Amino acid sequence: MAKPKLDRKTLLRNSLSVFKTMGYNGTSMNDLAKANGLLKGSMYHYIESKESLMLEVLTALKDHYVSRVFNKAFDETLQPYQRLKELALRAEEIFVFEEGGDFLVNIGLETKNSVPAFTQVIKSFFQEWINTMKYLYSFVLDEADAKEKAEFMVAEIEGSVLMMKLLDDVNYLHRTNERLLKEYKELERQKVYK
Amino acid sequence: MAKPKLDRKTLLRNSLSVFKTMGYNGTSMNDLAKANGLLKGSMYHYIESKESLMLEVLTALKDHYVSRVFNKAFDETLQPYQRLKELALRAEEIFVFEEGGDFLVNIGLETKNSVPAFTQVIKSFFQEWINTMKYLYSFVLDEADAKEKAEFMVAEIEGSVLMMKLLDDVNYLHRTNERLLKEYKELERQKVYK
DNA sequence: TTTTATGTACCAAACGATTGGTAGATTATT
DNA sequence: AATAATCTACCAATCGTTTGGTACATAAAA
Repeated sequence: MAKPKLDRKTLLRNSLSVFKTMGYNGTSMNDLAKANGLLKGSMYHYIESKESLMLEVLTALKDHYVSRVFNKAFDETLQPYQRLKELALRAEEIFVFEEGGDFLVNIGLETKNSVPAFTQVIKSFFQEWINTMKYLYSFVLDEADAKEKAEFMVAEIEGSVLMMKLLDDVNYLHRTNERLLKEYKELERQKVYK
Repeated sequence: MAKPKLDRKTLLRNSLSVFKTMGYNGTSMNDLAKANGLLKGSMYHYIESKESLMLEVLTALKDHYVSRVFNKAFDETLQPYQRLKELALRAEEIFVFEEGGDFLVNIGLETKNSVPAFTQVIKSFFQEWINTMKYLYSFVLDEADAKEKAEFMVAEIEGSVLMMKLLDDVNYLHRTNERLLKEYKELERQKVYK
């Protein structure tokens, strides 16, 4: 058996970086092959199709967020506020430096009417995120308010990331995070005084 | 035939509706021709290239928003709060029913690294929107705060539209608008008591 | 230990289909 | 007859995918 040039993780990471800058339809198999140091045809030793590759990339990314980022919200060694802070910090890293956070949104919008399989994964990512935030807000708000707050918090962060990208203003997300953290602290204070 | 089948406006509207559902790279000249009741070759009687067509669509859309929607903010026959309300209402119509509002975002993200000409138009749309909002907030906030508020308001609305689309939840934007309007009223009240 | 067999990894080339775009003939209107 | 709009036919290039064949590392057989 010949040694493979690539392990699965490298393949996915290389492919992600291409998809990220060119989008789904904008990326050709040739582009992907080049990024992986292969010829176009050889790619099909690793994958079944372009679509299945993208689906795997999306799924891996989603799973990564859920298990490595969102899980911070349930770390009982920390106070709720500290957990939120950790999450915000990680989000900033992801969106600003790794530039990988809005990827799911971009692809979701681009392929909404053409590849339902993508939409499903992306949708579940946001549901997970919202649920995570809802849990954290449940410490300072009642059920219904926590849900609403969580939904808008995610929308707000996504909106900030979006404007950050479109207007090339890196500070957008940071300021949003600061605002959300301050607000949370205020909610905690109100809760205590009740 | 001396008479063209299409006037410019119809051409742009038909093309927009295709670009909207399939994106830029996902739309072929054949798709565009079909939507306009023409064969592919005939399209080139109207346009120079696919890219120039899209650019015209984007520009027309942007100009429409600026002259027909954003200008409400400067309608001196109305109180500032009423102007904001008008804007919010129009925004809801546009984003929910015409489904045309997030188009600029979608295309902006899809082509960010490949077609700079698009990016420029889209960027200027958001700058105009932010400036419009900044003007309205300047009635109840000082210069710096108005600017910040305007930036986040636009991000918030865009985020809501985004989540609305990705999660198929039509209420998102409406609730965001209600929240923003209530907040504005509160800011007005605070201003008066100062 | 050497030989043989097997399966993996990859390349080079080509597949049919589709891409954005062009040229020239045809049609309809003035 | 002149003009403008449209169709038909085609181009070169690229698309995602499949092919036939080769290099090579391992496993089994001698």
